[in-house]
Amino acid sequence: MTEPAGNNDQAGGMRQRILETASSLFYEHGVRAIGVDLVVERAGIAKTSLYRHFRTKDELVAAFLEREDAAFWQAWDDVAARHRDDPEAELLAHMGWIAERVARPGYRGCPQINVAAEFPESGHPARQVEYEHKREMRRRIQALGERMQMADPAGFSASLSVFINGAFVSSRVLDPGEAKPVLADTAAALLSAYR
Amino acid sequence: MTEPAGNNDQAGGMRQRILETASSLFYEHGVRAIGVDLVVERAGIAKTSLYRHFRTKDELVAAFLEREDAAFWQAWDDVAARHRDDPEAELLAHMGWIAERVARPGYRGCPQINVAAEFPESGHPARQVEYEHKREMRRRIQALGERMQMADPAGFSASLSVFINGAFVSSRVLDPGEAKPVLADTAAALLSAYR
DNA sequence: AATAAAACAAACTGGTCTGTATGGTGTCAA
DNA sequence: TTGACACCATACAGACCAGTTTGTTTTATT
Repeated sequence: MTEPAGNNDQAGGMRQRILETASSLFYEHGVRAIGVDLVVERAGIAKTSLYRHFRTKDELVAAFLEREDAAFWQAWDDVAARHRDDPEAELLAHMGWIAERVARPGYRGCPQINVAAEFPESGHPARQVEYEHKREMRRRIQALGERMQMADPAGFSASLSVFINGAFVSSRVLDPGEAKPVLADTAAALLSAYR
Repeated sequence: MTEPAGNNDQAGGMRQRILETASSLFYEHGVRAIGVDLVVERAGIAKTSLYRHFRTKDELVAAFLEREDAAFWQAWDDVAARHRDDPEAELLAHMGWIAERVARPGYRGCPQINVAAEFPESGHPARQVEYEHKREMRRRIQALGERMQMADPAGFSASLSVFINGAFVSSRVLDPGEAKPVLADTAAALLSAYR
């Protein structure tokens, strides 16, 4: 089986290097604040190389969100794997690592929400990624509610996923040690209300 | 008493006209997407006039958030005035108008949160406005919790204001009729949990 | 060794951005 | 009437933007 492109190993590494550099710059400073020239310089590559792997900057932004999406669900799955048989414990564990994450020093909010704020046009390629990411959150929490045999798992999921989105954007107004108890207490309150 | 500036009446109207035009453009398309030239054109004024009333674009952005802040608390106070003697009814009424607002067709999220996403540098003049706005939300909800003689009004306020911020950024992932029951039910759940 | 893909550097296109400078017009007050 | 000031229109400075073009060098496969 001959490879379609000349050098797959290096080519994949190149794409990933560009994406990693762009991702950290985009996340830290915002997408519109970072020009492709800076990405090129910081990645130590030629501009032509960037545009071979990504048709436009908008596609690079969408790839950034896809990367963040994958990393987020990876973290989620890692925690879920430690609570295979107890959906309530799993849910509380999720609140724990999310609280820990939003309280971290360099935390700058949810990349999906930030990009959505920067690009109001719903036709932007990154907006589709953001939409699916948020939908997936609702689906996963609803599945947990179903496994807990709640009467209204959809309502529970809507409420809790809205709250989690709130945690992502409220980190600056929450005092450092506050995130953890607030997330835990609210989850407990919603659990008992929707039980 | 001589007026410090030549023509106060017109000058105030001019500033407000610029600010109104800029506000709707900023809110609809994002701040970084709107150049001062476009604001000038749409306001039907000269660029020199804009820069006489606002030192820089950043100050115009801060004024935009101050305007939105004032309008938001005006709406809040209007509702509060109709429930002077019943803090629980007032709180549920707030959930009502907020739900109605985020479900409106042209709703693009909370301007404070959107600007915060566009300008990560915490030194930006608009970020101070955003910070105070979010703090004020916590203060007001805590005051309601205190009037309800809750044991932990600060915890209640933290939880509910995080949730409200979540509602602001989740409007796109909520189905049209969903916002109202989700906000009402969650508020009820938190009320009974923190009672 | 030959071929092809992919990387490099650097200039360039055509446009946008914030902010300033210039000069002219209308209005109000001393 | 004279001066101060707000306003207008236009042009400009200097930087940055996304994306293309050109031509050379590296790298990998055949």
